[in-house]
Amino acid sequence: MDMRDIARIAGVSSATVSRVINGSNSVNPATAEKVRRVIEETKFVPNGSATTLKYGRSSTYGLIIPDITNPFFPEFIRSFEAILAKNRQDMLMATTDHQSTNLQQTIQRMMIRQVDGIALLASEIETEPIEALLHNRIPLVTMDRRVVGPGLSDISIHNGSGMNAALQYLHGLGHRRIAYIGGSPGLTISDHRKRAFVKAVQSVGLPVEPAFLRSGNYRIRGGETAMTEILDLETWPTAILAANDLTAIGALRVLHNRGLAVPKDFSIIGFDDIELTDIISPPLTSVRLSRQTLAETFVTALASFAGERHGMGKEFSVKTSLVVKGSTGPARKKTRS
Amino acid sequence: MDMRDIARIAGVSSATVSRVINGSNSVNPATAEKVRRVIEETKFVPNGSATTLKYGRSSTYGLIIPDITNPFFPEFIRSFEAILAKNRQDMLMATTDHQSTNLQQTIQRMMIRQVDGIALLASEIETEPIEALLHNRIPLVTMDRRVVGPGLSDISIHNGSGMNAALQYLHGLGHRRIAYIGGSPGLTISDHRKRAFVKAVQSVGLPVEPAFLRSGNYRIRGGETAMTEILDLETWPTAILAANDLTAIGALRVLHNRGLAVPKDFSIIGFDDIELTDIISPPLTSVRLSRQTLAETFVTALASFAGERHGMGKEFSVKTSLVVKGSTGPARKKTRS
DNA sequence: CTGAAAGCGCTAACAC
DNA sequence: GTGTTAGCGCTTTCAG
Repeated sequence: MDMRDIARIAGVSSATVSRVINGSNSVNPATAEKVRRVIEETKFVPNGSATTLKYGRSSTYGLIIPDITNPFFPEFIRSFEAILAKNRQDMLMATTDHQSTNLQQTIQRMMIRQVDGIALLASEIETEPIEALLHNRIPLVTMDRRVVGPGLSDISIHNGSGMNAALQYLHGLGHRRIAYIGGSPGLTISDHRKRAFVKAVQSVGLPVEPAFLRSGNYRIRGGETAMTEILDLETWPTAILAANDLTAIGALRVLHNRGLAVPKDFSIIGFDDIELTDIISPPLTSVRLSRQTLAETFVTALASFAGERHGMGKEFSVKTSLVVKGSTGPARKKTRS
Repeated sequence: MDMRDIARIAGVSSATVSRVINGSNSVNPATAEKVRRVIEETKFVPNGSATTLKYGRSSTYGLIIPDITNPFFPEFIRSFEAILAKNRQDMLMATTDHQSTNLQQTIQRMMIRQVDGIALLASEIETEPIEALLHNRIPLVTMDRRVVGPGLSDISIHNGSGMNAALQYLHGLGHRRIAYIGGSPGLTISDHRKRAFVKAVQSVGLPVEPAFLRSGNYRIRGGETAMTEILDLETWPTAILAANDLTAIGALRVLHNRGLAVPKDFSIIGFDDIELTDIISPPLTSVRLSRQTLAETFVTALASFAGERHGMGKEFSVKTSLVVKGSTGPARKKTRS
């Protein structure tokens, strides 16, 4: 069943059917109505691959994320997909699970499918697959990589805004020893976030204690390990800031198990403000990174290549902000609990 | 850049290029090598829409889920996508957010993209979009709908296996008053699960107390509401079984807030055994429904239509099993706590 | 306002 | 072992 069949039944040409389907206004309303009725009756659905072949555009975008079990990503995906759906665009989704071979193949598959662009939230990015993309004029938008170029935009997370607010808030509560549990070492996004923390600490006039700068892996387990190490220190911090909420939750679990109270003994602040932060106890104070805003920015960035796929990319930015909940309070007085 | 360009550079015809790319063995190895080198040098990627147009098959499957923020689904998606990727197939994903207009449009879009089949995990399914699918010979695999037909398979969740184990286990711990917090009323999947509970209760020789059969909505909030209602009853149950883990977590939260202890005052059992059950306290005993197995079954079911898209569908089945963790223990003695 | 026809890039007969 | 070619279904000039 194709447009010619519809045309035959409706007694018109396939060109007219095409015009009706695409809402051309240069079709006689009566003719259009007749065609529409035939489409309805036959439940005809046009073949998108023909359109894609003809046009060179698929109205499909690729989305690549590192780890769908981190709740940040589902919340992002939902927004991203909703925006695309509104524009009658589709999403080809893939997970790298932190493996670069997967990334390579995934990008290849997406290129074959003629995606109109790729949103890449993964962090472990090698240059080779990216070059293949840009060479084939597939726009790419990355996160917090701080590199732009022809067909390549980036969305930087403005960690500073939320991080500064968090440190001012903690400082105001009397906290003077504040530790940080970062993300996976080596990823640019981890570096940026850590640097923002260090700057924020300095901006409230506190020293940066190297022993208080730990690394995690953006997962609960990493937060647990780092928190355990922190509790082995001679002098404890009074507050902990984590590179994401899962890390903070891991820290929280260790404190719970040791019989330490939050926020009485320790204040904890997460990052991202995922929904999970509201259902744990106490609800986690967190630096919010809006998934909705981030998704909108990604779509905007991708769409800006619609006219000229190889046009010069831009640096976009998304703000963060502090959301105070139950895991933070006045600093305890004692060096240890 | 297309196959003819590659052909020209390599000094062969486009048919040969096609053969090389598709691994035909009737190509002179030296020629093949030459072609491969040109492909490498030019970073050539074939245009999949042409192949799809030619073949009528896209190697792409649609996945439709109701709510990506329920952690069950990301875990499922990860497995589903990994299996497809291994077969060099792609996934077009969409969320309905429980809205049937979304479902209608989503299915339409997927049909346009020439998907080779759709995995539909949403529950609020109307017949109209399904008819359009089957009319256009797009295979459909549903979950726990218990309806099959030409081009239509179903995967039923064998709730009984896990549910019976759960009840025998609770009964063995001395529980005699066991409540159930179901899913959203009206969905077939909710009905099946509730019925499995009732049967399991009867099979251990206990009466079914109507006041102990409540409804939720598969979310934390629904579990909270239902648990609150249960605590308003004259006589309390000693154990609660929930239709999914989020519901159980909601119940747990209410008990926590009321100062009631789990498992001392109440035993709680969830359903699905999502990863979240291990990070809450106490870890939630749950009836496990393996996402990996479910995903494998979906792919198998879809693949079985590969030869004949309109062949007769089958009823598949996935088992459930009890996973005992920390939220269950001996029944308390008192009627109320 | 409508139709005829070329061509998007690939594959699979079929011919050599 | 390799090339030629028709055609998948759609859109879009160009004619009328």
